[in-house]
Amino acid sequence: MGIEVRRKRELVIAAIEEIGAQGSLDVTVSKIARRAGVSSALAFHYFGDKDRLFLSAMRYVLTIYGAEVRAALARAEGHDARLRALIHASFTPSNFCTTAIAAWLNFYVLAQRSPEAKRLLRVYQRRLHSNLVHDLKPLTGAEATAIAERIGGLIDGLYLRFALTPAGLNGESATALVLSALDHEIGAAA
Amino acid sequence: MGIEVRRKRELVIAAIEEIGAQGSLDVTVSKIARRAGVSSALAFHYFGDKDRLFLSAMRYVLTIYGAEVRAALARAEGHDARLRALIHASFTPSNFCTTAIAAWLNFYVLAQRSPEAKRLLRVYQRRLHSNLVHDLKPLTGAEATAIAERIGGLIDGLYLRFALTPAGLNGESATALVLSALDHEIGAAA
DNA sequence: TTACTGATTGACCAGTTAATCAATCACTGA
DNA sequence: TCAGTGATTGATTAACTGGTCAATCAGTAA
Repeated sequence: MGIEVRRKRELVIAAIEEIGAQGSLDVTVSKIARRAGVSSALAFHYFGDKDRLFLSAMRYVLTIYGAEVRAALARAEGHDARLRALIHASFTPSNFCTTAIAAWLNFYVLAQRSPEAKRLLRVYQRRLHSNLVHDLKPLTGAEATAIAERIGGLIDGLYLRFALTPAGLNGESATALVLSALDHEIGAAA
Repeated sequence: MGIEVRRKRELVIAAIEEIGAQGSLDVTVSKIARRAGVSSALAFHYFGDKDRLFLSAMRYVLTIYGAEVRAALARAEGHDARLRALIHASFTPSNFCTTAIAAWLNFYVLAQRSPEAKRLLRVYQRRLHSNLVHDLKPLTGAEATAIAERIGGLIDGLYLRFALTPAGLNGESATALVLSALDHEIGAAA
């Protein structure tokens, strides 16, 4: 009987949508539950309290992103192709859309008061960094770490900018932008 | 009698500090007022409602930043020096500190529901962009716009990362990081 | 049938908070 | 002195919200 996991997933998705729609963590459990088609009491029954619902929503988003990245990397052959695949996967529609990004932004706010949220975001950052370094090192040697820092920072910055201007910035242009930066960095290191 | 402007400034600063301390916009007017040493009613007397107090706080932060940038640019001679000064000014302690950055992050959240907040942040982004392009163009020609996009994005990204890990990233290292990226971009365009 | 378990909810509560308002207080100009 | 004005506040309210709980419902194993 997978009713529990189904309800949980529905609530988590509703939470993400509600945060995205409202653009804020200042959403009520009742609104989330109503969006999921259940009562607020059920949300408490499954998650205990509001914060744990939020954290589950974060894990969900990060899991989606992680799966996307892993799949893209598995498909790519060679360091250069893997780097491009990694960057491309970071701006896939399922992640790089208004709802997900508005939620993403608010997870950074959540991380200001929730150590677990902070930990989760750090895991994301570290994984991105190590992925970049792994394929950068054979191409650029000692510079790899510094370059990864800059490329990773740029990716995060584009996420932030998308939160402000969804129009005028789509997945393709963002990908192209980061790829240019990568080319210049690799060129300079060669 | 500049009591009004003084009280307003005190309240605005208290708001920034409170947002920074709490790491969220979910702060009460009473707490802000108490931090400023007045009653909450006075905050409503001067600002009308909570959002207008927030917007004034935003304008204050952006004004400080703008003044810092203008002063740095006035001191610099030559395009290269001006670019370095601009980047350096972006990571000055008065802007690049936990309180200011936590507030900054939350202004992005505010922008999700307040058109005026969105407008203010866009003004900041456009000004940064045009400042970069202005001194990039003589050095890199047609590439200037694209490079400015990447450098601007990187700066924003470092702000976001600082919001997550204040330790392990200070003004100097952030400045150095962006300057390296700038060097590589200019080198590639030459 | 019967007993049991998990899913689900409506009603409720206690606490919080934005905003209001009538009432002082301090000062100034006439 | 006196009237007028803006600064300031304590008290209050109306609305909202996280969380609890007792009760019901649906399914299932014995």
